[in-house]
Amino acid sequence: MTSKYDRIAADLRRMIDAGELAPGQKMPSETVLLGKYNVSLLTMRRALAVLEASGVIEKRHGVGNFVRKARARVTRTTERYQWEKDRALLPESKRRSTGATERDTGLTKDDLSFQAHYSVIEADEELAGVFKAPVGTRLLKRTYRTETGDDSAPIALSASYLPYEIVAANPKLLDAANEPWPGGTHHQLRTVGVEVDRIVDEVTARPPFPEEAEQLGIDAAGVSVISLRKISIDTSGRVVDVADVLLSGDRTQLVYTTQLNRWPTDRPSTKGSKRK
Amino acid sequence: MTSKYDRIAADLRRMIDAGELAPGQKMPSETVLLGKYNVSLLTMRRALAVLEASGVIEKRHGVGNFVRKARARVTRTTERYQWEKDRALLPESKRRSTGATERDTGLTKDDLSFQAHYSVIEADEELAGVFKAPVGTRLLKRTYRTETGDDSAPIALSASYLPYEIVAANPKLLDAANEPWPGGTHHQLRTVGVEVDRIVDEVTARPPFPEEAEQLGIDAAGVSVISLRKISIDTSGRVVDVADVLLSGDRTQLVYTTQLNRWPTDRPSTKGSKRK
DNA sequence: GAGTGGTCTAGACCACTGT
DNA sequence: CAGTGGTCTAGACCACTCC
Repeated sequence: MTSKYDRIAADLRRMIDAGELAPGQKMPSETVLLGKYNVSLLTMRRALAVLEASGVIEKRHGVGNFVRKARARVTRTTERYQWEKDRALLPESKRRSTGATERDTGLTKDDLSFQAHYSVIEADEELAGVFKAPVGTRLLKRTYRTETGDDSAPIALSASYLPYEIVAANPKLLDAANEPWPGGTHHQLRTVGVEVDRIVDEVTARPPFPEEAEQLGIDAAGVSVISLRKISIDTSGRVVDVADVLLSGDRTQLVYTTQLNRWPTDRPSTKGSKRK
Repeated sequence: MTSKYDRIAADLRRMIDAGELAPGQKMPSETVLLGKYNVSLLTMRRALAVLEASGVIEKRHGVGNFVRKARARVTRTTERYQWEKDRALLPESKRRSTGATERDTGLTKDDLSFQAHYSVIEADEELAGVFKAPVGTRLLKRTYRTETGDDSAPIALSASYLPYEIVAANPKLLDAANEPWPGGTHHQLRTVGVEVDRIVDEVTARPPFPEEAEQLGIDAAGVSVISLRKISIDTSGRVVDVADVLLSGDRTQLVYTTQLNRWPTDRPSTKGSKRK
């Protein structure tokens, strides 16, 4: 036996899927629905809460409940990484022109606002493990917040950790006032003789913490975040950067391309130990 | 001004973070907490609902509320793809031994149960777009459900679409009774002369639909799913397989490694248009 | 059967948004 | 100010789990 609110939620959902309630459209007020389904206010609100939690509707205090529109997704591709690396070799004027975020969003630099904050911390157990360094190793922590100008909803929150001993060789790297640095992290590392060889992305998904939801501008509930840990490894095998990036799940799509090695060509393709 | 239930939720969360309530531990009963905070039952339950939605606690009807333990994550790496491809060249006995899921989980084949279902469908607009084929193109749809023997919670739900015209060349590929096919999809495609050149993964995150939550064995709320679309492209540039994989967010970690091209070595690494 | 969480009601009052 | 959603109470009754 399912509960009343579940049945009501399912019914409303069906109506939405069937297009009887279109995306962006305002739903009947709660008091109206309450009468239609003959339930108490709380039960009605519970049904709506279910829909909100699954991201189907959006509640706006004092205004109404609305069928949620799919939000435009920003695609973040792997090619971005090679592009970022190559950019570090360009002359400053070109490096200065655009960064990786602009490239992914298609927006120009003026459309984006950017905040950076630097501090020096000591590695806790978890970070030390990633860097394969002792606990307490000094790290330069940089936090960023990238947001689009018009939407005001941040695209990503991120924190990057660099081994202090490596970056301290260039004092300019320790000052947040030099952000956004033309040419990005690859160029920054280049000034201290570091070349990134490969990047490992670890991707997980989870519900956001309250503060995260707020910072990412996720007003409505029912949204997940993608937690991306990006680990940069240099040509000598050292971990030179660990970046934790938090992306709004319904606004982001990650794209990874894996190139596979070719099979040896010495035999025809139809073969195998079965049949024939 | 925050609400009572928000403050209570924050307080309980603090206690959990501080370790006053340990993971796996049973929380005080709702009636006890209700007295401690001097609120009505509904308010207390709302506070707990907040924690449940953020995945902090787990409610068990008739038993109690429990602090949630972090679930062990299964890591799914990109190297898997190359490994899967190479496996298609092995003799049948070796192909038969293990599949990719076993490799990722470290479990043996006997620990896993496996269900496959085949059908022929016509491409809708969305799938047709991915295949760059006309709407209505016939596709072989294969749905899979992989679960661990002991846990009974499925690891992944997936659906794979193959162009019917390509796979029909080998009638054995049209019969689900041949699953699990030794050597996997790469070997299946090999029997019809197809070699996969690269794989594009599109990753998004969202709250699960009710049925999905049930099928993935997500009893508690407060979990996200990772939606992964894996597109296989063959050596001639055709899309030969589109697989939609649904992974439980708190049990999965995706790992992607991106190898970067080296910078030209004709110049010393410390340089750039700035300083020195 | 005792103890726990799950559903539901009726009604009061507050807070936000728009005109 | 009217209309909307947000919070909260007190209390009833049901459903599940375990002893």
